[in-house]
Amino acid sequence: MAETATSPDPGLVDALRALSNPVRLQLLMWLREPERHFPLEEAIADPAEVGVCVSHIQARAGLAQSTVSAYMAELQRAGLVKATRVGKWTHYKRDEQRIARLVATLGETL
Amino acid sequence: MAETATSPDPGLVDALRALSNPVRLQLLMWLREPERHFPLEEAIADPAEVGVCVSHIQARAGLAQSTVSAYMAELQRAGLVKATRVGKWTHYKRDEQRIARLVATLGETL
DNA sequence: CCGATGTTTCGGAATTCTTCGATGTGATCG
DNA sequence: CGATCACATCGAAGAATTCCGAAACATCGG
Repeated sequence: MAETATSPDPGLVDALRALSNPVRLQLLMWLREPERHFPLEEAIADPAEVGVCVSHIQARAGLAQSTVSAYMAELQRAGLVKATRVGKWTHYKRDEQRIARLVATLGETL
Repeated sequence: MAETATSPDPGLVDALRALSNPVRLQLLMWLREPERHFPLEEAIADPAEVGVCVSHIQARAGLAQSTVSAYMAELQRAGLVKATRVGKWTHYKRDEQRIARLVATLGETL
């Protein structure tokens, strides 16, 4: 059922809105290969495992810490990244499943 | 060359920004099956051929005519639709190639 | 040429976004 | 505990978006 699409899925719109900002899009793209875009030497934990901490993302982005923090929270609300706290560091990692599902949904409904 | 992505493709951001609005996203989705979402009887030309005119889109959307016109122009600038004027009616049709390429790009770079 | 119709463009009001600095919170170390 | 570090949240200023009605533009019919 529900074959007559009435209005766009809110989750889809949220994701698109999160991605519509060049900085946030860039952050998500950097996280595709963390070891490529962030200093591996300074990593407190395996990037592939837990992700990259806010400080490193902030240093790369060149924006205020509060801005980067808010952006990562927004990407998380949109379901594009997952957060893990390791000590005092919050690490953000891509949610590849959700991202893949988003692209698939776009291919089908868009 | 150019294998190290520095900043997101502006065209990609433009498309995502155009799609980040629920109304514009809806308009593009309606245009997937024009004959399904717009009155075929009143069509001045084959929807599959030239698309749907602004009046019909406006009636379905329930927004001011100037708003719908501006939204369609925005979708066109983002490369998601193509416009064709038939008499006094401007018809908008999806640019399926560009849309498919956008989804493919998202799958690869996002 | 006139008037009507479809569309675009302009100007503006309300809202949201972007980004910052300041402040708050939680964890660590001495 | 107290200081400090990493991060989150708050409050605010400026910019952009959303949406409208009015006016301008284009096209057709008479």
